[in-house]
Amino acid sequence: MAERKKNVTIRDVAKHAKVSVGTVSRVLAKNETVKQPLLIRVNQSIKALGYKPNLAARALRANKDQVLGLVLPDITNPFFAQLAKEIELEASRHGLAVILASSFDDPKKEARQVHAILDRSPTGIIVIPAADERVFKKPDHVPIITIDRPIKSESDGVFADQESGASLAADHVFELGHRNIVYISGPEGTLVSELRQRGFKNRITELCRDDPSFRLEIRSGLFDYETGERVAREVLSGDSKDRPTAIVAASDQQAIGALREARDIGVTVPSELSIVGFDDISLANIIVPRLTTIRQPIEAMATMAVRRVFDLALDEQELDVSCKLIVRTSTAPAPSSNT
Amino acid sequence: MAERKKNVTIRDVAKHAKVSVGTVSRVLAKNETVKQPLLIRVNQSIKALGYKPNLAARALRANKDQVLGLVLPDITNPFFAQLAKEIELEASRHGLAVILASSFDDPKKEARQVHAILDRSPTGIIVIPAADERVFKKPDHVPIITIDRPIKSESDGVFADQESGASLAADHVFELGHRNIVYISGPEGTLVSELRQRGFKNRITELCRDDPSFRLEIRSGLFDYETGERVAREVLSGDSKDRPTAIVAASDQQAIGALREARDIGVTVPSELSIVGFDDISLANIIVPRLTTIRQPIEAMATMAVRRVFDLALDEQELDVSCKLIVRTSTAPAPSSNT
DNA sequence: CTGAAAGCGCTAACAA
DNA sequence: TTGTTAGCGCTTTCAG
Repeated sequence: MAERKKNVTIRDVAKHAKVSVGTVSRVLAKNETVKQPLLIRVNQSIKALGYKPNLAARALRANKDQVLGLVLPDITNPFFAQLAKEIELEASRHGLAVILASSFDDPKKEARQVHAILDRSPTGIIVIPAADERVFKKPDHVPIITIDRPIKSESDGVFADQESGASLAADHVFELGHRNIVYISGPEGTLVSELRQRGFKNRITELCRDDPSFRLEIRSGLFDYETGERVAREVLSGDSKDRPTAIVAASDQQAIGALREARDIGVTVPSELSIVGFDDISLANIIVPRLTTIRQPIEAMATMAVRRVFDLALDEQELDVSCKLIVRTSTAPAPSSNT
Repeated sequence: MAERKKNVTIRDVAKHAKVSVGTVSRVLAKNETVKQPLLIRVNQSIKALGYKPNLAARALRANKDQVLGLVLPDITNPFFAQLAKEIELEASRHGLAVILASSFDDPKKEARQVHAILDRSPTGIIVIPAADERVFKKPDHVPIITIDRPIKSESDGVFADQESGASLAADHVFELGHRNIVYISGPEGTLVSELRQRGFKNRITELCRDDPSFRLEIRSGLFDYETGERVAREVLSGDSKDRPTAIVAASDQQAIGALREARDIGVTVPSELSIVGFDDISLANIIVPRLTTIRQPIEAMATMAVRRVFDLALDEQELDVSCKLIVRTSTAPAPSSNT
């Protein structure tokens, strides 16, 4: 006697409930046209048999799988991990499973990953782009939503207003009295870097227009720790008189790198040097001193991106995608100057 | 004229190549029994038409999807993120897409996620368990591999030899001359905690058997930063004479918390206090001072777990899943004692 | 309102 | 060696 555990199908349910498969299917689809008595019988049979719909069959039939693709540069980047977490949460609210794929900041790989997921006829794909240009052709029937990093010549996509976010950092250091400031920018030529840099630079320049002592130096590099360290080393090594009293970074990682280097050099944060980051990764609130930073509205972005897959853009006004200044202990009033 | 872009199917290819669908299918399956000329014709047609196999149809037919489930507590945990990254890498080498699902350390949610993925007839599921007990019933035809955290009464599963890993920490602090040591353990009653604690305790006790000045205190809590802070505060607050000269933690997070607290209290690491972590999350190499820690063989574990899905356990001997001591700058010789 | 039946695209068993 | 065909489980016309 083979103990073969046959999968219970819609037919088994139909037989058990003494109805046709069509009726069962309609019950499953919550089709209102099924009369009470049958509906009840069917639901009982479903429970009795422990019926589970076969997702592959559905996907085949519908030519669409209840799956959301998520392509990002690197899941070990804490900011992306947080985005991924929120996206998964929102996706599961909509009954979507999430397929994770990494591009490792390589546009070619990104394109491959997108196409590989496309082969699974997903409900949609969310992409954190590796580059400023779109590297995959837009498919007909699958929405591809870009998130976090703006794409050139693309009006849709979900991202925070990073330009005005960065201007918040300018307000903050200005109010604290800093006039000798170094800004660490991200990779030149990328839109994100440009946006953040512009937001900061324009505002601080505006604010300090009438202050002759105002100095702003801009250095750039990657968004990583090393860049923060490097720049801090360069700008802090000189005569302490000329040293900047604030470093504003385009990423938390850079800021943390700068923090670390400052400590190594013996420059005390925040009394001698204020440091501001960008993103508010969870690490920002763990290091000592805790990092003042610009928080991106990760959850709102995630929610919006997933909803956009369903064209649920309607209620987007409700979602606040503006950045917020989070003041912690890495910033303080500028040391009294001896001008 | 409807511009309907019909999906190109195996039938279209067959027609184009003037063969039967069976032949095309055989070519796709790399079945050797197809003769050269046909094989070439078919491949040309495939290219010419831009044919892509329909994965849903395959999944339905085979009752198995080329998908790997990955259920873990929280992707924002850097250690899990690194595991996830390596798992995805290895999975894609085997042609598997990865479905990511989070349990948030809730066994109930974990069970739900596992079952939800099971509904998709995956090739396998890899689980980083939230608890010591298995919370889902083992399905017949889908391998479920647990990884990282040992499960009670389960012999399979992939994890590093954490007990001997922890003993490495004992060797290290012993050699540095520390005799007054605090060990920060993980949650009591969990296997991981127990393993690591036992590994450390047994070895250090053994090494110091003949040393009357030897003192070991064990405190426990969660694996998080706060616990590290708390314990450090408790054990460092007393008379500096009695203070431990080394803190060994069951996780990097604890170690980092302790590091931070030590700094706040004014205890210098490593000259006055050595600190050792466990895991080697990337943060360990970023903080100041860089953390001496026990590195888990993340890549090897990931590779092994994925291979086990295919029963490729054969060549596992090749994979080194032992932990390694990574000496950085959070440990130093014990301050000369005044015995 | 419900049942019967076609067919989504693919693979594999069976025929030729 | 290649072709023909049944059917995986489901949804959705189309009849009744």
